[in-house]
Amino acid sequence: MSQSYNPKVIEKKWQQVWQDEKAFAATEDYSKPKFYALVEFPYPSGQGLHVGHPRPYTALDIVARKRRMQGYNVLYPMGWDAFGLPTENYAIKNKIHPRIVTKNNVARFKGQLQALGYSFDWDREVNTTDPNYYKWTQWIFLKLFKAGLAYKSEMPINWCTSCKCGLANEEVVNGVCERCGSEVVRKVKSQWMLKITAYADRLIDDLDTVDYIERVKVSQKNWIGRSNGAEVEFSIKDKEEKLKIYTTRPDTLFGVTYMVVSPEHPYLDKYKDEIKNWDEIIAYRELAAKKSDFERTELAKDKTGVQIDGLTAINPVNGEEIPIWVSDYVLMSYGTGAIMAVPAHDERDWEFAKKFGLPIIEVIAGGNADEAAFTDVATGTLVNSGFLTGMSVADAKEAIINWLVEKGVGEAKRNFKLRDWVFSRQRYWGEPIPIVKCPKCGFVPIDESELPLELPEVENYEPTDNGESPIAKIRDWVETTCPCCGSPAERETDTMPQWAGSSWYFLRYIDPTNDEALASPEALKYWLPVDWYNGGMEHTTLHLLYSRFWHKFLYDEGVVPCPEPYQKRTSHGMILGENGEKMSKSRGNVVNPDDIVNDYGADTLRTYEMFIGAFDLAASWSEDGVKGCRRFLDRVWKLQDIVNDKTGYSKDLETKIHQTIKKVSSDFETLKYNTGIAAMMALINDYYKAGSITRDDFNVLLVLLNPVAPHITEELWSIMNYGGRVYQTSWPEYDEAKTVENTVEIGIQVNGKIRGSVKLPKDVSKEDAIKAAKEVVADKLTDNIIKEIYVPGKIINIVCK
RNA sequence: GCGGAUGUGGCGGAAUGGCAGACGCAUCAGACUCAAAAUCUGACGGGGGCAACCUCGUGUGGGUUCAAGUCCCACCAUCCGCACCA
Repeated sequence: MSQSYNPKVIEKKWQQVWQDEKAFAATEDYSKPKFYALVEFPYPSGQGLHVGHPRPYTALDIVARKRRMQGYNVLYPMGWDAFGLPTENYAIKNKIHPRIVTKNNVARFKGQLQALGYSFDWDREVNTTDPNYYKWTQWIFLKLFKAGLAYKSEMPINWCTSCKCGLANEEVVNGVCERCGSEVVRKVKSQWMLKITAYADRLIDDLDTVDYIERVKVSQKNWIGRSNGAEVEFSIKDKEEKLKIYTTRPDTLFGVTYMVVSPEHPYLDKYKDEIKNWDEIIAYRELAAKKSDFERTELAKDKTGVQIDGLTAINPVNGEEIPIWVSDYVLMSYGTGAIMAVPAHDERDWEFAKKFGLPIIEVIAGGNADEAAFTDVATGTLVNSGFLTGMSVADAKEAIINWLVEKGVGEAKRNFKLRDWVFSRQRYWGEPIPIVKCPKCGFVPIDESELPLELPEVENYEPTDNGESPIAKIRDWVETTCPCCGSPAERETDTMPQWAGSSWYFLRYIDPTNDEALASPEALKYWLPVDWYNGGMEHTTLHLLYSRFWHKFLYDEGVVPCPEPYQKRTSHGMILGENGEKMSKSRGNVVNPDDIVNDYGADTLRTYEMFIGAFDLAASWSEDGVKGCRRFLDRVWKLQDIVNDKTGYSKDLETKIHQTIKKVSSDFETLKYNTGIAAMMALINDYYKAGSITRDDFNVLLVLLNPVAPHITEELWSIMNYGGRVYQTSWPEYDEAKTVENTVEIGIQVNGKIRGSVKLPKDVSKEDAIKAAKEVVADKLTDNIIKEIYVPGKIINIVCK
């Protein structure tokens, strides 16, 4: 009898062996086919690993281990996204330097990950807070600056009242801070911005060249929000200046009955003296400014506004005079901050017109303007529209744009919802922005040879109420000389957002200790693009978009060899608590992976997280489910007792084994880990039924199971004296011909209902099959047989009246 | 409102248009045990029948097909994004 399965002992043992043998190091052998598997590196928080982390890590570990056995040179690295606010806040509260906090957290995370037996190449570990790493983050920033893609701008930003820090648009969720949930207000500040909008078109168009799951592509497209329309200039009565608007429906120009400018529109101040109801306008503007963005959208249904008394616009297509209103349903930040209103064919304009009694002119037939705006662009025909009358919407769009261009009052224009990336943070624990502010020369980049520009030592990291970074108080760091003219100057004191370091980390894994470049061109050429990148859906419009932007920029600069960083992107579902709710301390449903490893073993945790359900859907934790997976591994362990000394597959098990190899091989590549494991469970059930199995029956199971449960399989391999290690062996092949049973049981239907079944040789002829079937269901048939259907190996259907 | 996803036993979940419920959990019965746990064996969608068997059944209502959980149309519910983007 075998000894009992003791994961505590064998897991530590094999983790040590793999480390000593450098089992999973990616090599510099560029002649081999490569496979770069990537998972999002964690933020090493003080809470330690969450049971959500192992789900994606195990999934790609399975793929990585399988690919190694298939002869690939595999790069599967891990590192730390360690800059960021929680660490800094913890440091402030406990008076410990963030560097120390980070170091401790990383040590804990690393220990936890190693206890799970991942095949990460730990020699390539990176840490975004390491000066040798952020040297290159700063280097990329300098490149962006020199290319004109980093600029400083005085603009209203999202200010988190609790973090005392500016946020990117992507970090504001429902008007509150994504991280801490506190209110976000608008604050005008001078901020570093990155011109991601310059890449908007390419960020959409190149999605066609990569293999991302559809919902990621859709989210990115929606976030970038490209729309095609036209800019049109309306003249203002008795004024030189024109009022420019953006519209996606230039075809409805004859239906314009009024115009609207946003409360922040510069024309208001400009024509201050001529606006007769200026007091009213100012009052409205102040009211609008007081509303947070959140309120402005929450109260969306209820339109407000004031007509400007003293300014009148003229419709360029028919010369009609139309009133101009101010309303906060028009945003200064999109298009031109002014619109033409066509209430008959736009819901918002329709509501506004109804509320203020403005005229509604139908220019597209098909709707009822008394009841609702008619917005269907596919079916309508133009009416009341001069030379456009009778055209389809599509034709009218083209015709009117041509007309606008001809008359010089408009042109085709595409717009994006995407805004430039607010890149400044007024906090300590981030990469310093390597720029010097010179009174004479303006913003001057520091010389590349000065990199890394290291963070100064600070006594007190408290954020300041005036919105300045804590670094600003370190005068001997701030005060410097201008790299350009040598005059006294000051360093930029804002730091970069957490998204900076994570925008390019996958490049550094390729060549993590290079001092000359962020990575060598040869290595980049070999390893890029990442073959398979898995990460959370919550990063779709943040990290994933930002890193694609940086990568495209580096491609334009000739630093990287391909325009897209990730060939394939998949996403895992969340792991929820036993009660189906998100795990959180306050709900008291948090599961600690350490406890599971302790009580059941790492292999059980890995197996369970893969077996829990469809990989891309959310799944609820179940301690009973964990037990079931441990039971499975116990049964695998005890198989050693029924192994005989024969070789080759057992005759009765051969078909099943070939079927299982086929199923597991494909399921591991297609995120169907749960059914792959189920197939192995079914296989060992058959092994036990057989009572005795050969050395090869057992051997093949160990190889198939190894990527999921590497420790137990390695131990059994060693016990059985198969020679070498499982990780060094080859992935098993299957013979397609042997995946089919010689005799198959075929269901028999009469008029589409199952009435029986019959066992037949797999290559039986249709005639023989039907004949055999008729005997089985003879009493259910009539003489009038209309149709006989035989699907080989599947079903027989006899249709009769 | 727009976009995306999901809906199958008591539960997690399987099913290239071809015998719905694989695999696992829970439950029940039996074996082992003084006993319990562990382990092993068996049963396990609903209704009817002693039984062979019959019948209903994949959110709802229609449709296509010899055959629909799967395809088409129209709904309902839940979850997740986005949300006055002109």
